[in-house]
Amino acid sequence: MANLKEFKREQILNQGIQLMMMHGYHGTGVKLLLDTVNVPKGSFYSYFESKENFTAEAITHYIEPFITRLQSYLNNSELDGLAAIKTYFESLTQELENSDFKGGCLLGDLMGEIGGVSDVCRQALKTAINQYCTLLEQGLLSAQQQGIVRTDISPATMARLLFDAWQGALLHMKIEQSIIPLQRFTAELLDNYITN
Amino acid sequence: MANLKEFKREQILNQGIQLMMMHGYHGTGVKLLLDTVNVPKGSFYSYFESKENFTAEAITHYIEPFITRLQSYLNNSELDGLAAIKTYFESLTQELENSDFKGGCLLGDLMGEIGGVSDVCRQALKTAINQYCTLLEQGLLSAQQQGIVRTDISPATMARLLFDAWQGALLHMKIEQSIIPLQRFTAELLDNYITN
DNA sequence: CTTTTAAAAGCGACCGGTCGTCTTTTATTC
DNA sequence: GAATAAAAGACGACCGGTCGCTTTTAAAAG
Repeated sequence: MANLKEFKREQILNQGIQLMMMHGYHGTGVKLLLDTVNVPKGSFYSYFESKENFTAEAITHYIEPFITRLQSYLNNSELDGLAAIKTYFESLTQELENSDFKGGCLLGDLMGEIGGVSDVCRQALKTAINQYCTLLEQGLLSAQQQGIVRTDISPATMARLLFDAWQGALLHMKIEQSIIPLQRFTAELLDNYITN
Repeated sequence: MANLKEFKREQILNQGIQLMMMHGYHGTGVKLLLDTVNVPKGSFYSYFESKENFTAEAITHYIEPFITRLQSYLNNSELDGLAAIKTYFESLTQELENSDFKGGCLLGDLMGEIGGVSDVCRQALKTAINQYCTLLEQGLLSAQQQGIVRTDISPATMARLLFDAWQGALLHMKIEQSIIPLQRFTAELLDNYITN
Protein backbone atom coordinates (compact mmCIF):
# COMPACT_ATOMS: atom_id res chain seq x y z
CA MET A 1 0.00 0.00 0.00
CA ALA A 2 2.56 2.48 1.17
CA ASN A 3 4.84 0.99 -1.48
CA LEU A 4 2.30 1.68 -4.18
CA LYS A 5 2.08 5.27 -3.09
CA GLU A 6 5.83 5.56 -3.08
CA PHE A 7 5.86 4.09 -6.57
CA LYS A 8 3.30 6.58 -7.81
CA ARG A 9 5.26 9.35 -6.19
CA GLU A 10 8.35 8.39 -8.07
CA GLN A 11 6.37 8.12 -11.28
CA ILE A 12 5.20 11.71 -10.84
CA LEU A 13 8.74 12.82 -10.19
CA ASN A 14 10.12 11.04 -13.23
CA GLN A 15 7.42 12.32 -15.51
CA GLY A 16 7.81 15.81 -14.08
CA ILE A 17 11.51 15.70 -14.83
CA GLN A 18 10.84 14.73 -18.44
CA LEU A 19 8.26 17.46 -18.93
CA MET A 20 10.30 20.15 -17.21
CA MET A 21 13.34 19.33 -19.32
CA MET A 22 11.21 20.00 -22.36
CA HIS A 23 9.05 22.94 -21.28
CA GLY A 24 10.62 24.33 -18.14
CA TYR A 25 9.03 25.03 -14.79
CA HIS A 26 6.31 27.46 -15.78
CA GLY A 27 5.67 25.57 -18.99
CA THR A 28 4.84 22.38 -17.13
CA GLY A 29 1.34 22.27 -15.68
CA VAL A 30 0.49 20.16 -12.67
CA LYS A 31 -2.74 18.93 -14.22
CA LEU A 32 -1.11 17.81 -17.43
CA LEU A 33 1.70 16.15 -15.55
CA LEU A 34 -0.71 14.19 -13.36
CA ASP A 35 -2.86 13.13 -16.32
CA THR A 36 0.10 11.44 -17.96
CA VAL A 37 0.63 9.24 -14.91
CA ASN A 38 -3.07 8.71 -14.12
CA VAL A 39 -3.09 10.51 -10.82
CA PRO A 40 -6.11 12.70 -10.01
CA LYS A 41 -5.39 16.38 -9.81
CA GLY A 42 -6.74 16.61 -6.29
CA SER A 43 -4.21 14.07 -5.08
CA PHE A 44 -1.16 16.09 -5.94
CA TYR A 45 -1.00 17.83 -2.60
CA SER A 46 -1.07 14.57 -0.73
CA TYR A 47 2.19 13.73 -2.47
CA PHE A 48 3.85 17.14 -2.44
CA GLU A 49 3.45 20.35 -0.53
CA SER A 50 3.46 22.59 -3.57
CA LYS A 51 4.70 22.74 -7.13
CA GLU A 52 7.78 24.55 -5.93
CA ASN A 53 8.58 21.86 -3.37
CA PHE A 54 7.86 19.18 -5.92
CA THR A 55 10.39 20.77 -8.24
CA ALA A 56 13.02 20.87 -5.53
CA GLU A 57 12.48 17.16 -5.00
CA ALA A 58 12.61 16.54 -8.72
CA ILE A 59 16.01 18.21 -8.82
CA THR A 60 17.33 15.92 -6.13
CA HIS A 61 15.74 12.93 -7.79
CA TYR A 62 17.15 13.92 -11.16
CA ILE A 63 20.77 14.14 -10.11
CA GLU A 64 20.85 10.78 -8.34
CA PRO A 65 21.39 8.50 -11.33
CA PHE A 66 24.10 10.82 -12.65
CA ILE A 67 25.90 10.60 -9.34
CA THR A 68 25.63 6.83 -9.32
CA ARG A 69 26.79 6.60 -12.88
CA LEU A 70 29.81 8.82 -12.46
CA GLN A 71 30.65 6.98 -9.27
CA SER A 72 30.64 3.63 -11.04
CA TYR A 73 33.07 4.94 -13.65
CA LEU A 74 35.30 6.32 -10.92
CA ASN A 75 35.24 3.01 -9.08
CA ASN A 76 36.21 1.09 -12.18
CA SER A 77 39.80 0.16 -11.46
CA GLU A 78 40.55 -0.24 -15.16
CA LEU A 79 40.15 3.48 -15.64
CA ASP A 80 42.37 6.17 -14.21
CA GLY A 81 40.69 9.25 -12.76
CA LEU A 82 40.72 11.25 -15.95
CA ALA A 83 39.71 8.36 -18.17
CA ALA A 84 36.74 7.72 -15.90
CA ILE A 85 35.57 11.31 -16.18
CA LYS A 86 36.15 11.38 -19.88
CA THR A 87 34.32 8.11 -20.46
CA TYR A 88 31.46 9.39 -18.37
CA PHE A 89 31.05 12.58 -20.37
CA GLU A 90 31.41 10.72 -23.64
CA SER A 91 28.66 8.35 -22.65
CA LEU A 92 26.43 11.34 -21.89
CA THR A 93 27.29 12.82 -25.26
CA GLN A 94 26.37 9.57 -26.98
CA GLU A 95 23.06 9.44 -25.17
CA LEU A 96 22.15 13.01 -26.05
CA GLU A 97 22.92 12.35 -29.67
CA ASN A 98 20.73 9.27 -29.65
CA SER A 99 17.84 11.20 -28.14
CA ASP A 100 18.13 14.03 -30.67
CA PHE A 101 19.22 16.65 -28.11
CA LYS A 102 15.90 16.55 -26.33
CA GLY A 103 16.01 18.08 -22.92
CA GLY A 104 19.62 18.58 -22.12
CA CYS A 105 20.08 19.06 -18.40
CA LEU A 106 17.32 19.82 -15.95
CA LEU A 107 19.75 21.56 -13.65
CA GLY A 108 20.87 24.02 -16.30
CA ASP A 109 17.35 24.75 -17.46
CA LEU A 110 16.02 25.36 -13.96
CA MET A 111 19.05 27.37 -12.88
CA GLY A 112 18.22 29.82 -15.62
CA GLU A 113 14.47 29.89 -15.21
CA ILE A 114 13.89 29.88 -11.46
CA GLY A 115 17.33 29.73 -9.87
CA GLY A 116 17.20 33.41 -9.10
CA VAL A 117 13.61 33.45 -7.87
CA SER A 118 12.77 30.32 -5.89
CA ASP A 119 14.84 29.92 -2.76
CA VAL A 120 13.69 26.35 -2.24
CA CYS A 121 14.76 25.31 -5.71
CA ARG A 122 17.97 27.27 -5.56
CA GLN A 123 18.93 25.40 -2.43
CA ALA A 124 18.14 22.06 -4.04
CA LEU A 125 20.18 23.02 -7.08
CA LYS A 126 23.05 24.15 -4.92
CA THR A 127 23.14 20.86 -3.06
CA ALA A 128 22.84 18.80 -6.22
CA ILE A 129 25.59 20.71 -7.97
CA ASN A 130 27.84 20.43 -4.97
CA GLN A 131 27.39 16.67 -4.75
CA TYR A 132 28.14 16.32 -8.40
CA CYS A 133 31.19 18.55 -8.30
CA THR A 134 32.55 16.86 -5.22
CA LEU A 135 32.49 13.59 -7.12
CA LEU A 136 34.30 15.13 -10.05
CA GLU A 137 36.79 16.50 -7.58
CA GLN A 138 37.59 13.03 -6.30
CA GLY A 139 38.28 11.79 -9.80
CA LEU A 140 40.49 14.76 -10.53
CA LEU A 141 42.42 14.30 -7.31
CA SER A 142 43.08 10.65 -8.22
CA ALA A 143 44.19 11.71 -11.67
CA GLN A 144 46.52 14.25 -10.14
CA GLN A 145 48.06 11.61 -7.91
CA GLN A 146 48.37 9.38 -10.95
CA GLY A 147 50.30 12.16 -12.66
CA ILE A 148 47.76 12.58 -15.43
CA VAL A 149 46.18 15.87 -14.45
CA ARG A 150 47.99 19.11 -13.74
CA THR A 151 48.52 19.89 -10.08
CA ASP A 152 48.82 23.66 -10.21
CA ILE A 153 45.03 24.02 -10.05
CA SER A 154 42.98 22.58 -7.23
CA PRO A 155 40.55 19.74 -8.03
CA ALA A 156 37.78 21.83 -6.54
CA THR A 157 38.37 24.67 -8.98
CA MET A 158 38.72 22.36 -11.95
CA ALA A 159 35.59 20.43 -11.07
CA ARG A 160 33.49 23.60 -10.89
CA LEU A 161 34.96 24.92 -14.09
CA LEU A 162 34.20 21.68 -15.88
CA PHE A 163 30.67 21.61 -14.54
CA ASP A 164 29.97 25.16 -15.68
CA ALA A 165 31.50 24.64 -19.09
CA TRP A 166 29.50 21.44 -19.55
CA GLN A 167 26.27 23.22 -18.68
CA GLY A 168 27.04 25.92 -21.20
CA ALA A 169 27.89 23.33 -23.81
CA LEU A 170 24.53 21.63 -23.21
CA LEU A 171 22.70 24.89 -23.82
CA HIS A 172 24.66 25.46 -26.98
CA MET A 173 23.89 21.92 -28.10
CA LYS A 174 20.18 22.62 -27.86
CA ILE A 175 20.49 25.65 -30.10
CA GLU A 176 22.75 24.12 -32.69
CA GLN A 177 21.05 20.75 -32.49
CA SER A 178 24.49 19.25 -32.59
CA ILE A 179 26.91 17.50 -30.27
CA ILE A 180 29.80 19.63 -31.48
CA PRO A 181 29.70 21.85 -28.35
CA LEU A 182 29.91 18.73 -26.21
CA GLN A 183 32.81 17.33 -28.22
CA ARG A 184 34.55 20.69 -27.95
CA PHE A 185 34.17 20.51 -24.19
CA THR A 186 35.83 17.10 -24.12
CA ALA A 187 38.58 17.93 -26.56
CA GLU A 188 39.55 21.33 -25.20
CA LEU A 189 39.00 20.96 -21.50
CA LEU A 190 39.38 17.29 -20.67
CA ASP A 191 41.96 16.30 -23.27
CA ASN A 192 43.87 19.53 -23.32
CA TYR A 193 43.45 22.01 -20.52
CA ILE A 194 43.49 19.90 -17.40
CA THR A 195 45.88 17.30 -18.74
CA ASN A 196 49.50 17.29 -17.81
CA MET B 1 4.63 59.97 -34.69
CA ALA B 2 6.19 56.91 -36.18
CA ASN B 3 9.12 57.70 -33.91
CA LEU B 4 6.88 57.56 -30.86
CA LYS B 5 5.64 54.18 -31.89
CA GLU B 6 9.18 53.01 -32.42
CA PHE B 7 10.04 54.34 -28.98
CA LYS B 8 7.17 52.47 -27.37
CA ARG B 9 8.15 49.37 -29.24
CA GLU B 10 11.61 49.54 -27.81
CA GLN B 11 10.22 50.17 -24.35
CA ILE B 12 8.19 46.98 -24.59
CA LEU B 13 11.25 45.09 -25.76
CA ASN B 14 13.42 46.43 -22.96
CA GLN B 15 10.85 45.73 -20.29
CA GLY B 16 10.21 42.30 -21.75
CA ILE B 17 13.91 41.56 -21.56
CA GLN B 18 14.01 42.55 -17.91
CA LEU B 19 10.98 40.47 -17.01
CA MET B 20 12.09 37.44 -18.98
CA MET B 21 15.50 37.53 -17.37
CA MET B 22 13.76 37.28 -14.03
CA HIS B 23 10.87 34.91 -14.74
CA GLY B 24 11.61 33.30 -18.07
CA TYR B 25 9.41 33.03 -21.14
CA HIS B 26 6.41 31.22 -19.70
CA GLY B 27 6.68 33.17 -16.47
CA THR B 28 6.30 36.49 -18.22
CA GLY B 29 2.73 37.42 -19.13
CA VAL B 30 1.96 39.73 -22.02
CA LYS B 31 -0.65 41.66 -20.07
CA LEU B 32 1.57 42.28 -17.09
CA LEU B 33 4.43 43.30 -19.32
CA LEU B 34 2.29 45.83 -21.17
CA ASP B 35 0.88 47.29 -17.96
CA THR B 36 4.35 48.21 -16.76
CA VAL B 37 4.96 50.29 -19.89
CA ASN B 38 1.41 51.65 -20.16
CA VAL B 39 0.56 50.00 -23.43
CA PRO B 40 -2.98 48.64 -23.84
CA LYS B 41 -3.35 44.93 -24.24
CA GLY B 42 -5.01 45.23 -27.61
CA SER B 43 -2.07 47.11 -29.04
CA PHE B 44 0.49 44.41 -28.49
CA TYR B 45 -0.30 42.61 -31.68
CA SER B 46 0.13 45.78 -33.71
CA TYR B 47 3.70 45.86 -32.48
CA PHE B 48 4.45 42.15 -32.65
CA GLU B 49 3.00 39.19 -34.41
CA SER B 50 2.95 36.94 -31.37
CA LYS B 51 4.61 36.42 -28.04
CA GLU B 52 6.99 34.00 -29.67
CA ASN B 53 7.98 36.48 -32.36
CA PHE B 54 8.30 39.19 -29.76
CA THR B 55 10.71 37.01 -27.84
CA ALA B 56 12.81 36.39 -30.92
CA GLU B 57 13.07 40.14 -31.41
CA ALA B 58 13.89 40.62 -27.75
CA ILE B 59 16.80 38.22 -28.16
CA THR B 60 18.19 40.23 -31.05
CA HIS B 61 17.59 43.47 -29.20
CA TYR B 62 19.21 42.11 -26.08
CA ILE B 63 22.49 41.10 -27.68
CA GLU B 64 23.05 44.41 -29.49
CA PRO B 65 24.53 46.46 -26.64
CA PHE B 66 26.81 43.59 -25.74
CA ILE B 67 28.09 43.44 -29.28
CA THR B 68 28.67 47.20 -29.31
CA ARG B 69 30.38 47.09 -25.98
CA LEU B 70 32.73 44.27 -26.83
CA GLN B 71 33.47 45.95 -30.13
CA SER B 72 34.46 49.18 -28.43
CA TYR B 73 36.90 47.31 -26.22
CA LEU B 74 38.34 45.52 -29.23
CA ASN B 75 38.73 48.79 -31.10
CA ASN B 76 40.57 50.39 -28.19
CA SER B 77 44.13 50.50 -29.47
CA GLU B 78 45.51 50.68 -25.95
CA LEU B 79 44.35 47.13 -25.33
CA ASP B 80 45.68 44.04 -27.06
CA GLY B 81 43.16 41.44 -28.18
CA LEU B 82 43.23 39.43 -25.00
CA ALA B 83 43.22 42.44 -22.70
CA ALA B 84 40.17 43.74 -24.50
CA ILE B 85 38.28 40.51 -23.99
CA LYS B 86 39.39 40.25 -20.40
CA THR B 87 38.44 43.83 -19.63
CA TYR B 88 35.10 43.25 -21.22
CA PHE B 89 34.28 40.20 -19.13
CA GLU B 90 35.54 41.87 -16.00
CA SER B 91 33.26 44.82 -16.59
CA LEU B 92 30.34 42.41 -16.96
CA THR B 93 31.33 40.71 -13.73
CA GLN B 94 31.44 44.04 -11.95
CA GLU B 95 27.99 44.93 -13.23
CA LEU B 96 26.47 41.65 -12.18
CA GLU B 97 27.89 42.05 -8.72
CA ASN B 98 26.45 45.54 -8.45
CA SER B 99 23.01 44.33 -9.48
CA ASP B 100 23.04 41.46 -6.99
CA PHE B 101 23.12 38.73 -9.66
CA LYS B 102 19.67 39.58 -10.89
CA GLY B 103 18.91 38.07 -14.24
CA GLY B 104 22.18 36.85 -15.57
CA CYS B 105 21.96 36.33 -19.31
CA LEU B 106 18.75 36.24 -21.31
CA LEU B 107 20.37 34.05 -23.93
CA GLY B 108 21.30 31.37 -21.44
CA ASP B 109 17.92 31.40 -19.75
CA LEU B 110 15.98 31.16 -23.00
CA MET B 111 18.29 28.56 -24.50
CA GLY B 112 17.37 26.30 -21.62
CA GLU B 113 13.67 27.07 -21.47
CA ILE B 114 12.54 27.30 -25.09
CA GLY B 115 15.66 26.70 -27.18
CA GLY B 116 14.59 23.17 -27.86
CA VAL B 117 10.93 23.95 -28.53
CA SER B 118 10.52 27.24 -30.40
CA ASP B 119 12.13 27.22 -33.83
CA VAL B 120 11.73 30.97 -34.21
CA CYS B 121 13.53 31.68 -30.96
CA ARG B 122 16.15 29.05 -31.56
CA GLN B 123 17.03 30.71 -34.83
CA ALA B 124 17.26 34.11 -33.16
CA LEU B 125 19.47 32.67 -30.46
CA LYS B 126 21.65 30.96 -33.02
CA THR B 127 22.21 34.17 -34.91
CA ALA B 128 22.85 36.20 -31.77
CA ILE B 129 25.34 33.69 -30.44
CA ASN B 130 27.12 33.52 -33.75
CA GLN B 131 27.49 37.29 -33.97
CA TYR B 132 28.83 37.40 -30.47
CA CYS B 133 31.27 34.55 -31.00
CA THR B 134 32.49 35.97 -34.28
CA LEU B 135 33.45 39.12 -32.45
CA LEU B 136 35.29 37.17 -29.79
CA GLU B 137 37.01 35.33 -32.60
CA GLN B 138 38.37 38.55 -34.03
CA GLY B 139 39.82 39.54 -30.69
CA LEU B 140 41.40 36.15 -30.25
CA LEU B 141 42.90 36.24 -33.73
CA SER B 142 44.46 39.63 -32.99
CA ALA B 143 45.82 38.30 -29.73
CA GLN B 144 47.26 35.32 -31.55
CA GLN B 145 49.01 37.59 -34.02
CA GLN B 146 50.28 39.65 -31.11
CA GLY B 147 51.76 36.47 -29.66
CA ILE B 148 49.63 36.59 -26.53
CA VAL B 149 47.23 33.75 -27.21
CA ARG B 150 48.14 30.20 -28.13
CA THR B 151 47.94 29.39 -31.81
CA ASP B 152 47.39 25.65 -31.65
CA ILE B 153 43.66 26.13 -31.24
CA SER B 154 41.58 28.04 -33.76
CA PRO B 155 39.99 31.33 -32.67
CA ALA B 156 36.62 29.93 -33.67
CA THR B 157 36.93 26.99 -31.31
CA MET B 158 38.23 29.10 -28.46
CA ALA B 159 35.50 31.70 -28.90
CA ARG B 160 32.73 29.07 -28.70
CA LEU B 161 34.35 27.40 -25.75
CA LEU B 162 34.61 30.70 -23.92
CA PHE B 163 31.03 31.56 -24.71
CA ASP B 164 29.72 28.26 -23.42
CA ALA B 165 31.83 28.36 -20.28
CA TRP B 166 30.67 31.90 -19.59
CA GLN B 167 27.04 30.90 -19.93
CA GLY B 168 27.57 28.06 -17.51
CA ALA B 169 29.35 30.36 -15.10
CA LEU B 170 26.40 32.77 -15.20
CA LEU B 171 24.01 29.99 -14.28
CA HIS B 172 26.24 28.94 -11.44
CA MET B 173 26.46 32.54 -10.28
CA LYS B 174 22.69 32.68 -9.93
CA ILE B 175 22.65 29.62 -7.72
CA GLU B 176 25.57 30.58 -5.54
CA GLN B 177 24.64 34.24 -5.54
CA SER B 178 28.30 34.93 -5.96
CA ILE B 179 30.67 36.13 -8.65
CA ILE B 180 33.16 33.41 -7.86
CA PRO B 181 32.11 31.32 -10.90
CA LEU B 182 32.68 34.34 -13.10
CA GLN B 183 36.08 35.03 -11.57
CA ARG B 184 36.96 31.38 -12.04
CA PHE B 185 36.08 31.70 -15.71
CA THR B 186 38.43 34.65 -16.09
CA ALA B 187 41.26 33.19 -14.07
CA GLU B 188 41.23 29.69 -15.50
CA LEU B 189 40.24 30.24 -19.08
CA LEU B 190 41.29 33.75 -20.02
CA ASP B 191 44.39 34.11 -17.85
CA ASN B 192 45.52 30.53 -18.03
CA TYR B 193 44.14 28.26 -20.69
CA ILE B 194 44.18 30.37 -23.82
CA THR B 195 47.28 32.35 -22.90
CA ASN B 196 50.64 31.56 -24.36
C1' DC C 1 -10.72 76.75 -45.97
C1' DT C 2 -14.63 73.90 -44.31
C1' DT C 3 -17.09 70.02 -44.24
C1' DT C 4 -17.90 65.24 -45.22
C1' DT C 5 -16.40 60.68 -45.59
C1' DA C 6 -13.44 56.80 -45.64
C1' DA C 7 -9.55 54.37 -43.92
C1' DA C 8 -6.37 53.33 -40.18
C1' DA C 9 -4.95 52.87 -35.58
C1' DG C 10 -5.87 52.34 -30.86
C1' DC C 11 -7.97 50.00 -27.45
C1' DG C 12 -10.54 47.40 -23.70
C1' DA C 13 -13.68 43.80 -22.97
C1' DC C 14 -13.81 39.18 -23.66
C1' DC C 15 -12.74 34.41 -25.76
C1' DG C 16 -11.93 29.45 -24.27
C1' DG C 17 -8.56 27.33 -21.44
C1' DT C 18 -5.27 26.44 -17.92
C1' DC C 19 -2.89 27.79 -13.87
C1' DG C 20 -1.79 26.33 -8.75
C1' DT C 21 -4.33 25.67 -4.71
C1' DC C 22 -7.97 24.42 -1.52
C1' DT C 23 -12.41 22.85 0.28
C1' DT C 24 -15.80 19.41 0.26
C1' DT C 25 -17.32 15.08 -0.53
C1' DT C 26 -16.67 10.23 -1.00
C1' DA C 27 -14.45 5.92 0.04
C1' DT C 28 -11.79 3.08 3.10
C1' DT C 29 -10.07 1.20 7.27
C1' DC C 30 -10.11 0.17 12.08
C1' DG D 1 -19.75 4.56 13.63
C1' DA D 2 -15.45 7.29 14.08
C1' DA D 3 -11.15 8.38 11.97
C1' DT D 4 -8.28 8.66 8.10
C1' DA D 5 -7.12 9.08 3.39
C1' DA D 6 -8.13 9.92 -1.52
C1' DA D 7 -10.41 12.08 -5.12
C1' DA D 8 -13.52 15.24 -7.21
C1' DG D 9 -14.47 19.49 -8.42
C1' DA D 10 -14.65 24.42 -7.53
C1' DC D 11 -11.91 28.60 -6.76
C1' DG D 12 -10.19 33.06 -8.43
C1' DA D 13 -6.48 34.48 -11.15
C1' DC D 14 -4.32 34.66 -15.23
C1' DC D 15 -2.92 32.80 -19.89
C1' DG D 16 -2.17 34.23 -25.12
C1' DG D 17 -4.97 35.91 -28.46
C1' DT D 18 -9.13 38.13 -30.91
C1' DC D 19 -12.95 41.05 -32.00
C1' DG D 20 -15.38 44.98 -32.87
C1' DC D 21 -16.19 49.54 -31.10
C1' DT D 22 -14.16 54.09 -30.75
C1' DT D 23 -11.05 57.60 -31.81
C1' DT D 24 -7.88 59.66 -34.77
C1' DT D 25 -6.01 60.68 -39.15
C1' DA D 26 -6.15 61.55 -43.97
C1' DA D 27 -8.38 62.33 -48.27
C1' DA D 28 -12.11 64.09 -51.03
C1' DA D 29 -15.71 67.10 -51.94
C1' DG D 30 -17.86 71.41 -51.67
